[in-house]
This record gives sequence, structure tokens and C-alpha cells, in this order.
Amino acid sequence: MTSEKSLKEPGVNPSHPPATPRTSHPVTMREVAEGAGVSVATVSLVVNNKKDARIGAGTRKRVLDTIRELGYRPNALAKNLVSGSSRFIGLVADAIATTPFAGQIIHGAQDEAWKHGFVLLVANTEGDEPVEKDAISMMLEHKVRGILYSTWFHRPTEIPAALQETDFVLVNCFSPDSDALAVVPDEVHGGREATDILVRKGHRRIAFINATIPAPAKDGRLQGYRDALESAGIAFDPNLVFDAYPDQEGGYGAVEELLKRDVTAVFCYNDRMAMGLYDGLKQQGLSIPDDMAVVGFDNQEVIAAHMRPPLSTVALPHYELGAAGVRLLLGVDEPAGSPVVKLECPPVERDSVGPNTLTRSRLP
Amino acid sequence: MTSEKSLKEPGVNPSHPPATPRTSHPVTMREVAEGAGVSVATVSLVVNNKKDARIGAGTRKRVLDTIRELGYRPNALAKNLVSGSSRFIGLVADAIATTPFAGQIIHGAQDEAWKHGFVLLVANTEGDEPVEKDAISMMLEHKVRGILYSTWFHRPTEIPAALQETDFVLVNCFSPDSDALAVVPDEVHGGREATDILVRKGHRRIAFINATIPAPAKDGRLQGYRDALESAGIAFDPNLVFDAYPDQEGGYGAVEELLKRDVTAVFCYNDRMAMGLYDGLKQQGLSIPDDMAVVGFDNQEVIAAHMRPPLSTVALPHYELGAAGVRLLLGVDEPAGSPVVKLECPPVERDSVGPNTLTRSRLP
DNA sequence: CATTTCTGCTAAAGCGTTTGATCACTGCAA
DNA sequence: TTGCAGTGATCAAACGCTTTAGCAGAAATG
Repeated sequence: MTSEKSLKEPGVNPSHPPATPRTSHPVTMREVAEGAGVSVATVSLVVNNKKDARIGAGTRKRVLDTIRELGYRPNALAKNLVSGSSRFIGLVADAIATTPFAGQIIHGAQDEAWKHGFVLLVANTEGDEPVEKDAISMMLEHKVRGILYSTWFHRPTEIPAALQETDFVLVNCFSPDSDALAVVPDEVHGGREATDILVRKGHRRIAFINATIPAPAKDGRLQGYRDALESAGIAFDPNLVFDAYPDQEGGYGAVEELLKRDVTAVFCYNDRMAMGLYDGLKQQGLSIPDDMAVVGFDNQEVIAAHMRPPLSTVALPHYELGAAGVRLLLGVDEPAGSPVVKLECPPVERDSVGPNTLTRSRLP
Repeated sequence: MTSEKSLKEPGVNPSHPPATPRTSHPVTMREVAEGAGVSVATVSLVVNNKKDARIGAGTRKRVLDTIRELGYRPNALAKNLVSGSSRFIGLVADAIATTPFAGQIIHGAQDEAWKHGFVLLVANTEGDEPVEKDAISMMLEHKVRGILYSTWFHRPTEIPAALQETDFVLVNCFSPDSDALAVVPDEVHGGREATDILVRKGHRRIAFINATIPAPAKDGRLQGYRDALESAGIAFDPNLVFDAYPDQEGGYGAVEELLKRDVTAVFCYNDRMAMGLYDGLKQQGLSIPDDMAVVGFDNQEVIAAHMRPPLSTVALPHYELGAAGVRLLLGVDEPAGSPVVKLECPPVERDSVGPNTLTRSRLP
């Protein structure tokens, strides 16, 4: 299915200027061999510490010394060529800089890949399809071991055709109508954890401000909220759930609605919403957590940890998504049952929910 | 200077499991040649669109058709091997996920690299020296065209020895005692822009809350502040400058000091500090910008754009740092004069400074 | 008609490695 | 003496591609 275009303008495009290397020829294996008075084969065996190779102690030392002397470095390109496959793992991201989220996925993937002797090849597509296609082409041309296809927020996605040419794992996204491997956060579990933080503090009337925009997170977190209430024996009151745009402005604007509801606690769809909500509540002269306990979602460090008071929230496991993606790709982890692996969202408790007092629920 | 260790455990470590490739042999150039009834040389010439190659129209079409039919993809590994140098650019970062900053550097570098037909090899070291060394080794083994060595905040740095084995550019950091190429933000210019925002609004008594921790930013922004005042004909009053820890808590804690100073505006070392300051001012019943105009620094989108009111600030050119780093590395840009290139920090004006009124300065 | 020029294509050397086959020894048992 | 095993190291063929020199035939030139 290789298009003509992708051949005329492959990732490595001949119309670009040549990659003029540094002056001074790099030391090759042959030079080491000559220097040590042995054959290249011997050098190769020594360098790779081949288990079943029979090399005399003297020779080995001579080779090693020469290597150090000459400052020889193995040429990974040649190595890869001969072995037919590289130690690259491609990571295609739709947004690298917009949020810290993608950064954490990269970080996790990179760490895990490194552990297994692999190296990350990163491409940022900004959601641009042609760019994405080129990026994948380039990775395939470099004979990557596989590709991680990641999105910065949890959502369903199409699988680009070119991906099928190699092993791949969807990260933070999934393909509804295919059995492609995927790793995503467990939104239901997250919603439950968030709600549980409040339930544990004794709150019985807990509002949930959900997002206005449809997403797995919207449905999942709501489900988690309901599950938590049910486990706590609290009846679900649809009146306590309403929507707002998931950012600071949305949170601020939701205050009025919220105060109509006679609740002691609120679970916000995300931290940004909680940040706006803080402003609104304070402006009303209300105190957090005394007048209103607040829980967010995402654990955006820059915000959550430094709000006043610091915000209790639930962490999206972005780092783990990246790492698990790599493990899945390499076959280190096997998906249990469904090809879509769900990762837990751990709660992060801070001061926005107040001291642990169960009295509140007893004096309504 | 290759250490024995780095040879026994190079980036591509033989102790790791083999990179088992996908089943089904990938299509090679030879197969295309056979399919089209020509020589591999011809295929190569067609694929690369060689300018001075004389290929008949019929043959060319036949080759192209066969390529499509077989789904042939050039093998970049082989290509690189033969050309002696790859189209990789290495990016070593000390923190990829801590802040969005590193993400933007990566983004800029990746975009620019891509433009020139290069691909980014990313390594995250988290400031760990051995990891850093391994990362650089691995890049050298892959015969990268050069390495971008980047830090997440602007600071002086040592140059790892291994870097000298290739071309490199320091990004967001610099080496005081060497003439290494570097790109950094122009802190002085940034400080000046920030102050100018306030000056333009007519403020004359402008405080500057600097950071407690030493950094090029601390000195530079102060200098910029002084420059701006001088240009505006405002005498510098050392009493209006004091320090706070550069985060939300620091900003909050600085309010008391600030209010002692009888100023109408304040320039905060960074956006996080401004965020805390907002809380403190509001708690005092003061209004922004009416009672106090506020300017930040960094333009951390998640925060600045969504504070209440949205925060005027100065953007750190992280994306541009990455892009400029690549251009410098590839020799597309030449440093003018000093090897340390300074990039402007553009002001981003929002509502925290109030409407444009010059009256204030006329009625002191 | 003999020569030169041009056109279209191919052969083959090489890029830096890996690796299975092979070789020259030295002992040692038969 | 022959045979065989073990040791230490080498040979040479790949891996998939680029690139230069060069060959055969057609067309243009004298």
C-alpha cells in the first residue's frame, strides 16, 4: 500500500542536504583489528563478549587495549543492518507540548524501552494526518521493532493503515472495532477513587461536575462516581450531577449551580475545573474544605499541588501508560483477556477535603 | 576515551533479548528489481529520483509499479550505513515530564529536524550522570548527525566529555568556560518586556519579586527590570525589589511584604508565583488589576491563560529554543558573534494589567 | 561508411558488522 | 603412526543499499 508520494518523499528525503559528518574518520572495527594484529571477527567476538567464542586471555586484552587506545565505538547502523532489525521503538504522539501529559507518556516509554535495550524514536504529529503518515513511514523505514501510537487525552481512534505493517500498541486511546492492543487509564476506577476520598471523609451529599464534551472519561468517571456512592450506601441523586466545560472558566461558572444543590462536597471532572471552582467559591466567601470539600482529577502537578489549599485529586497514570505500552509491545506483558489493558488511577490526597471527620454525615 | 564499561554495556546491549522482527520478510530492493526485470542499481536510481540518471520512461514506470505492487519500503538502516552518517539528531534532556517546558523544546526540535529530513532520538536522563553517559554513547553509536543537550531551566552546565565526539549544541543552558554553541532565552530582554507592559499602562511604582535561588534568570530579569525603568525615566528604587521562593507558596507569602511598599503594580519572577500572589491579594480583598496590576513570566499556558483575571506574562521561547538548536547544529543558522545565541521572550498581554490608561501616572 | 556522442542500463565494489564454516595447532588415547 | 578432541583464531559470505565506471546499441556527425 505504499503510495507513490511516500516514495518520492520518504522520511529520509533525498531532496534534503546531505548529512555531512564530522571531520576525522570514525574508528572502525577493522582499524582495531589491524592495531591489535587480529582479524575483525576476533574483535567482534571480543566486543560482544560472545559466550561460546574461544579467545585467548592475551588476545582479548590486546583487543580491549587497542579499542580504548583508538576510542572505538561500535557502529549501530551496521549492526542493525546485519541483524535485520533495529533496537528502535517508534512513538507517534498527537501533541507533545500542549500539556505535560504527552511528556509523561514519552518519559515512561523511554525509561521502559531503555531498560530493554531499546531507543525511542519520537514523532510529533499535532494531529496532522499527512505528517502522521510520514512519521510512520519514516519509522517503518528505520525498521523499528514496533510503534506506540499515543494521544494526549483518552479517546477512541482510527488506526492509520501504515501501522498495520508493524507491531503496534495504542496508548491512551483505543480502537472500538478492532482487537488492537491498547493501554488506557481505568476511568471508572478513577471516578470511584475520587468519590471515595470524599465518602471516606464522611460526606453524603456529593456533587459531580462532569465535562460537557463526550469522552470515555466522561462516562467512566460518572460510572465510578455512582459505583462509589452505591458501595457507600448513598442513593444516587441525578440532581447532583451536572456539566461544565472542563477548564478553569467552566469550573468558575459552575459555582452558582453548585451552590443551589446543598452539598458539602464536589468532585470535579478535572483539576483545571477545580481551580476555577476555587476562585468562585472564595469569591462567595466560602472556605475550602470547611464549607465545601473539593476533589479534582488528573493530578496536574503544577496546579493541584500548589493550590490553596492543595487539591486532592486522582492521578492519570501517564508515565505508566507509556511504560506499559512498551512492555506490551515487546511481549514482556501479556494482556489478560481483553486486548485493552486498563491502568489504575491512584488517588492523591491533599488538603482540599479537610481533616478526617465522620461527624459531618451524622449531623446533616 | 571509550571506557570498558561502555563497551560491555553499550546502548544496544547484547545481554538484552533479541529484537525479534515481525514475521513475513520485508520486501527488498532486489525483489523489486527482479519483479520489474531490471537491476538493483536501476531501482535505486528510480527510488531516489537521481537527477543525472538516465532512465527510460517505460522502465521507470515499470519499477514504480512493481514497488507499489510489492509494497516496498527503502531500508533506512542500509541507506545510512552506506552513506556513513545517519539522519538522526540526538536530544538529551534532563527532565522530560516535570514541566511542559522540556516538551516544548522537544516539539520545536522535532519540527525543525523534520523539516531538514532528520529524525529525533530522544533520551531522558533525569539528571542522572551514568544514564546521561549511556544515552550519549548510544547516540554516538547510531552515528547521529549531532546532539542537542538540553536542560529544563536556563542554567550553566558542564559539558559531558562524550559530547565532544560529535557536533553538539547546548539548549537552554550554556557552558561558562568554553565556546560551545548554545541557545538560551534572553532573560534581560524578557525582564524588560515584562516591566514595559506595566510601564506602558502608566505605572510608576512597580515592584519586582525576584527568585530566592540564583540563576541566570534571576540576574537577567532584574537587569531587564532596571533597564525598562531607566528607559521610562523612572528611578530605580532598591526597596521595591525583594525575593521569594519561585512558586505559588512563595507568591502567596510575598503579599504582606508587597503591600508595605505602596506600589500599583508588580512583576513576578514567574507565573506560579503570580498565581499564589493572586490568592493572597484576593484574600486581602484587593482587586486585580484595579488595586494591583500583575505580570508574570514563563507563560505557562495551563496557568496563565486561565487565571482570574488571565495573567499578562512573558513567554519563554522553548519551542524556538529547540528549533534554533537544530538549525545551529545543522549549520542552517550561524551564530552572530558570541557562540551563545539569545532568543527573545515575547510579551503576552492579558487582563491582569487592566485597561490601557495613562492617567494613573499623571495623578500620583 | 567510420566515428563520435548520447541514451539506457548493469556490474561490482563497498559501507561496518555478524556468524557459521574452516583451519592450523597441540595434546592425548588408541 | 593414525585418529580425534579441544583450542584459538581466521575466512568469507551475507545484510540492503549507493554509486562509479563502463558497456551495448542507437542516433547524430563528418
